[in-house]
Parts: sequence; C-alpha cells; structure tokens
Amino acid sequence: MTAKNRNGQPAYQRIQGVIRKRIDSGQLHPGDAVASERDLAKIHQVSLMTARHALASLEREGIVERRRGIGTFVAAPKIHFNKLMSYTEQMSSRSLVAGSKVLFAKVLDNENEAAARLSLPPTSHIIKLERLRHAAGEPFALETCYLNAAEFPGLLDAPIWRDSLFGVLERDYKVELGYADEEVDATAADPRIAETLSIPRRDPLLRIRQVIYSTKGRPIMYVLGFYRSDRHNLVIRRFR
Amino acid sequence: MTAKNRNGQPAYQRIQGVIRKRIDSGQLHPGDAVASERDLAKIHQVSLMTARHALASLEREGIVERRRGIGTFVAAPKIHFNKLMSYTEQMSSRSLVAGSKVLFAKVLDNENEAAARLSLPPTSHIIKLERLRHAAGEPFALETCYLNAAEFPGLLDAPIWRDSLFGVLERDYKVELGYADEEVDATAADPRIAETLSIPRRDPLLRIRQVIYSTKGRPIMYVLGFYRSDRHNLVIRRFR
DNA sequence: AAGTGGTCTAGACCACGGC
DNA sequence: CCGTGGTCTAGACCACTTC
Repeated sequence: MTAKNRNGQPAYQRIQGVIRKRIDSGQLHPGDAVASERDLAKIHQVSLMTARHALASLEREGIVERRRGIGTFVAAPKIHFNKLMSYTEQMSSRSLVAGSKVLFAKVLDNENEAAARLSLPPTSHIIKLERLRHAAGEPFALETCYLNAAEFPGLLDAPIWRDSLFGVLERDYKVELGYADEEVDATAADPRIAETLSIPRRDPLLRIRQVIYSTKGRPIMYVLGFYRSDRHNLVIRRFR
Repeated sequence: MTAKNRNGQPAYQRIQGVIRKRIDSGQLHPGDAVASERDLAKIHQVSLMTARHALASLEREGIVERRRGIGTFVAAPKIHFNKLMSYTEQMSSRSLVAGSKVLFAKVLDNENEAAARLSLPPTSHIIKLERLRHAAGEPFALETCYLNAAEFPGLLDAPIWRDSLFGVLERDYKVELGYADEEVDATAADPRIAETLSIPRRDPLLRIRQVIYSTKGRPIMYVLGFYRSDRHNLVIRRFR
C-alpha cells in the first residue's frame, strides 16, 4: 500500500510537521521525549523507515536529539542554526519587527564581481538593491542584493518595500530557494557605512557575502551584508 | 542476508569511502557523474536504500550534488563547510603547515564563564590552554581552550606541544567529538591581542565562541578564538 | 528482558529530465 | 521511453541502555 497523501506532501514531512507543531505550541518542551520510531510508525500508519526518516532529518535540523538505546528528545532551542532565512523571517523568529529602507534600486551592467558570483558574464544586466535594515528603531545592517535582471524582469516594480524579497521570489517568480554559501569575515566601518549605520568610523563589522542557490543548484542572488557587531551574532553548528 | 562488514564498518560508510577516495585521488573531478544509486547497489552488493543512504549523506556534506531525473555529480570543492575540524586539520586541508605556541596552560577555578559554557558549577577546576596559532610564519589567531579538569586528568602533561588537541582527546581519552555550536561576531583588537597577533590596535577581528560536544551531546571543550580578518574567512552553508 | 536507535533488505511506485 | 533520484513498505538483525 503506497500511502496516499491527500495533499501530495510526503508522509515523513507530514510527521515532521506534527512534531514541530507540538513543540512550537508548547505541548513538548526541550528535553521531553518524542514518540519513538516504532510508535510514530504505528500512529501515522507508515513503515519504520519512514518514521525514521522523519526523525533523522529533524535531528539534522537540530530540532531533536537522538540517543541510541534511549530515545529521541526535543533539543534546546539554539535558534535555527545553518538555516537559510530572510531578514524578515529572522526578525520574526526573534519576535522583532523588521524594518527596511531602500537606499538604491537600479539595473546596472558594470557589476563585475556580482555577475561573477552569479556565474554570469561580467557586463550582464544586474539588479542592484541596497537596503538599510533596522529593528526596534535602530539601524542594524546594510545589505546589498544582486540578481540577474534577465531572470527577474519587473522585480523592482514589485512591492519589495512592503514584502520580503524571499517571498516575492518564491511566490511571484516560482523560485525554489535551496541553500546558500556564505563567507564571513570582520571588517572596519568605512565613513559611508559608519554614517548609514550610525556607528563610529572604524568600528568592527561582520561582513557576510552570501550566494543563494535554487534547489537545483543555480545561483539566484548574491548578497553583500555588513552587520553591526553589537546587534548581531551568527550562530552555526559544525559536524564532525 | 545481513551484509557482513569484515571490519565492522557499515556498508554505506564503506561506499562513501570508495567515492571519497576516487574524488581525492583525482579519478573523479567536480562535475563528473558518480555512479547512480542502482549501479552502486549492484557494484557493492547492497540494497537500493543503502546505496541511497551513502549518496544522501555525502550530499549533506557537500561532497556531491544530486539532481532528480539526472544523476549525482561531484560538487565543486567549496572547502568543507560546516565541518568541525581542528586547527591542524584545517591547515593541512589547505596545504599549510600549522604552527602553535602555548602562551598559557594551567588549571584554574575561577573561570566562571567557561564553566557555564561547559555546564559545570562556576568554580569548577578548569583547564585553560591559550595558544597562538600561526601558519606560513605569520601569526594567525589566538585561541583559548577550556576543559573540565576532572574529566581530563593529566591533559597538560600530554604532548599538546607537538600533537593536535583533537587527536589527544580522541586517541588518549577516547572522546568521540560530535558537533560544535559556534557564535561568531566581529570585534576590535585590544592592546594585548594586537601585540600578540602583530596587528594594529583596533583592527577588526573575527571572534568565535565555540562549544564542542561529544557525539552523546555532552559539552567537552569551550574555545574562544580571535582570528585575523585578513588571514581568515569562515565558510558555511545554510539550508532552506 | 524490554525498549530504543542504527543498519539493511528486496523490492515497489512516483516525479522528473533528456532523448 | 528510459534512467535518474524521491518516497515508501514490512519486515529483519544488531548495538546500546535501562531495569
């Protein structure tokens, strides 16, 4: 019997959804035991491998921890490490109101570095969108996004002002965002950035260069961001 | 038939090893196709799920990329993102000779913050090991490790001077390192760090606070590191 | 002994991409 | 159409932990 999913969602994702909801709604707290593979299999009428798949990939996300011979438990909420999220999503996951001010938005043809990061010829038409991001009334970061203008015609006419760029891409352009490779280093605020972010010149900033890929591995967007080190810190998990 | 592994290594790991070796040795180059799930299953005499497991977790490590309907391909070598490696391992993966100078090595009992990060009482006996790391003759980073003295008696007598701390822990103390949670931000060099690293005061530095856990989720070591931003950059991958 | 996660089988059907 | 990866079954045995 091939399990029929009324909505086309795979069974293991449906199971994950149930568990996630129970954690988010406070029914399950960090440290609590999650149903075992065998119990989940019975409850959701799936095979062991499917229940296992659900738990294994929740563990990879850091939502639960599994211990052989003992069980599966809700993990301490270390924020969503290694999770690709838009600025809007990040802020709302911290219960902050995200704000954004567009400083620059035009199509250019001399953004060589951005074009290279997007695997495009040097003089391609590139959308450049520079935004000052703030939260709780304070400047937070300066982010510049670059996209292939040929691939996203009319993007600058979309309500980026109101809406999340991730949302526009996923909803209006049917892009499936997959993963992002990021390079992180530290740098000192130059005069312009210092003024924009309301911090002293030469203050240390976190600089993140991010190339966002579709699920199929095609580069979609290059983002260069400068983050106030006193307002931001990055959380990641590395595996051995 | 339960596949017998002559050495106790799971079949999927053996398959991964074969693929890794073929990539490392130059038999397979980035972009080349890897054998399909079905081929691997035949070649290694395992079931489809096992061959699949091997490829799926290689993909999670960024070694290969899989595309539905097309195949599995060797990924571009973006360095080992999200991979927990010792300084020695990192350097050697970049073909650099790692050097280290111990600046401080003692057991203390007033390292409250480190104790807290290790989930120990505030005044626990804590090993503090401060090392200046260099490569290619240049100072590179200042790293301070903290460990539970009760758990690693005699550690300071081990040949940390010569050997990798990771190596000592894994070999002599039978610790299985599992993962690390890291907080990254930017900071300015204070006078002492500036002098130690041979850089101007107030230069931006990458600061990384790292808690390393065993495979069973027990905190093993807390590492506070300051990295010269002109010599270091951190590469990570985030998933949606 | 009982329960848990880890590995594995020998198949199945589906969705997708290229021909 | 055929080969690919994605999901899934209905079990099995093993290793580990707790009782």
